[in-house]
Amino acid sequence: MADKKVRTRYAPSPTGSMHVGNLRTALYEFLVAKSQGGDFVLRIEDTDRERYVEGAVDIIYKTLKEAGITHDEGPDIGGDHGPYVQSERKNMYLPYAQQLIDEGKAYRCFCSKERLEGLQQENVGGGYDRHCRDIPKEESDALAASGAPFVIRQKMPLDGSTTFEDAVYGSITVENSELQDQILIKTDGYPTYNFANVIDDHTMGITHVVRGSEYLSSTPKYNLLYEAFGWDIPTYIHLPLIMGKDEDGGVSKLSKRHGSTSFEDLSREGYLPEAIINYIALLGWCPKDNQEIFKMDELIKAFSIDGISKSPAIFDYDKLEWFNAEYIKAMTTEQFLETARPYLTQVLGDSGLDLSKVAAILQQRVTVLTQIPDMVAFLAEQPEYEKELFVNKKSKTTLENAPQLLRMSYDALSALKSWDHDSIHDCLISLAAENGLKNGTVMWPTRIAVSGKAVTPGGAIEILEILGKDESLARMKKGLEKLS
RNA sequence: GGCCCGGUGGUCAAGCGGUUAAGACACCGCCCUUUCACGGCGGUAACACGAGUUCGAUUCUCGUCCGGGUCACCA
Repeated sequence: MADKKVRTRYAPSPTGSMHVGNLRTALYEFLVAKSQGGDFVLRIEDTDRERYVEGAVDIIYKTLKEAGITHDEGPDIGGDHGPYVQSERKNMYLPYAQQLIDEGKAYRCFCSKERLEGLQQENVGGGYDRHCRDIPKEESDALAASGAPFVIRQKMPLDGSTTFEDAVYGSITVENSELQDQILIKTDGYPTYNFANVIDDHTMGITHVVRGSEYLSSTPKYNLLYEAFGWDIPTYIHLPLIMGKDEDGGVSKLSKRHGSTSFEDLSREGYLPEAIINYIALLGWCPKDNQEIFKMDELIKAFSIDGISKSPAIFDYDKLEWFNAEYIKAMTTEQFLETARPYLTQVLGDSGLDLSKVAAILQQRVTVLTQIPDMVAFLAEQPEYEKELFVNKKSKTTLENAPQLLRMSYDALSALKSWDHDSIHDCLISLAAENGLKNGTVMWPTRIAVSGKAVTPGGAIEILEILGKDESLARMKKGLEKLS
């Protein structure tokens, strides 16, 4: 028997920015398909007109593109199973619901919202009482014809149980008595998410349904729908949830209050798309060989469903930051310069400094792009500093010896004819050697004087070079005054 | 509360009856070094608990506890 081609789908609702949980689902959908040579479909689920956010669809396209998750079919590129936007498929659903009514597997429910709300108050958690389930066909038809508003509900079996197989969680059984007569078509004629999902997945030939484990308990309802139609049930792949740490130490589904949780936020905060993808790929999935750094094509090669874990994972910003730093360090110097340029120009825009030299000393120590302005601002304008900065035990510098050390260095440097890395280096190193001093003893006061900071990217030599001779000497002179 | 799922160091996690219980992040120490960082080396730290099955349980079963999810005309 030839296996059917694997088809997965990512079906987001256009309700705003893309949460990392959704991104991760999209990633896994993509990987499940691509690792098996299948197709990945994008479908927009916009049946909730109230929550629709203008521009949200574009954010989805943009995010997917930046993340390197490319779809084979979708609203923007078409395909053989369109349309790919649910609102454009609106009239596809009713006939299916009608079919179920005709077969006695579904019914119209004329109950008012008020009645349902009252019901909810009365029996806590009891749900709908199936009040309209047995309205005679003639009566139901007449009522509908008279224009009375109604929803269409599915008749759930009153007894027995439903079992389904999940590729990661295994076999799961739920008593049918737990299941409500779910609404298929809303009063406004739109299908509910659950119903549209099943119809769409089937008509689009989706073979593997990948989604968060919050859907685990509603999966029997899906199955019953597939069964009612006599359709093949897709392979279910439920993913462990991504959690966030609460203020009180507890954990819950990752959400806004845990910090930046959308791809946009993270990106704006200086995290690289590759790093974000790499990190979330490993949040809930582990490769056979424990590799950590993955390019997308390596991910596709290494991915397998049996590596997906069952337990929820807490989103760890520290680890993300580590991945980010790794990706930054792996860039070519040119790539890094371009990536860092917007942040560099924020504070060094009209300084006339050589940005490529600044970038060179930054690359090995930046972990998040947004740190850059603060790290290099001192190059444009020297900050105020306390003379105590000149004291450093390890370098053997004190307030007493700092003035003469700095003086020495100042004199030597001002006599320098060429101002480049090597000549500055040779000048300072030999100065230390001639005076029988540690390199650090000479370097420390110099670096402090030209930077005004205890911690700087790059050492004295790099900073001197970037600043240029005039500015360097001027700053050293000010340091001398401060010390006297 | 009912139902469903989960429970290996602070975090992500290997493990799938017999291991000195990997690795990574974080943390700590040492080295390198002109500071911090990078890099190198090393370290602290875990099988929730109780029964059972077994010659032997982190691995299998049950119970307890803990955590999470879900119970919409939202998706």
